[in-house]
Amino acid sequence: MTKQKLTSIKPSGKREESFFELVYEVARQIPKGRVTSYGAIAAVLGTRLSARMVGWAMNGAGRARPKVPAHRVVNRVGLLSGKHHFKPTGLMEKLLKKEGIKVKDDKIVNFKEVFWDPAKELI
DNA sequence: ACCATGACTAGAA
DNA sequence: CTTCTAGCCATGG
Repeated sequence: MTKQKLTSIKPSGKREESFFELVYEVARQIPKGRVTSYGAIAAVLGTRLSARMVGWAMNGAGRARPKVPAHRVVNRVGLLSGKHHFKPTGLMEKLLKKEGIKVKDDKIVNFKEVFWDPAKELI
């Protein structure tokens, strides 16, 4: 973006029930102290291989209302791949630790234990 | 319409 | 174990 587009808050600028809203809705269901992966969310939406779009959708999570716990979404190995996209760098890790999730070297230690699969838990 | 990019993932070498 | 390749599809130039 060469200049800021105040007119379009959303990535597409279209309706709110777009692909992004679906991602936000699933992300909002993540229980406190749990995390999930982009691929897991994508799988629930029907396209497991479109995990990239989930990440891209998270790009707009900051301006989504109500708030979306994007910090609870990491990649498949529990690495905080999106930590650099948070306002204060390190906020993501800080929030996770605050919820009882152990993070070491930008990676979730007990990832398997805190992993939350929306396809099985949400239903 | 075409091309490049991206907070990803699975499989192959 | 690491590194590479291909697939995915919305968005922007």
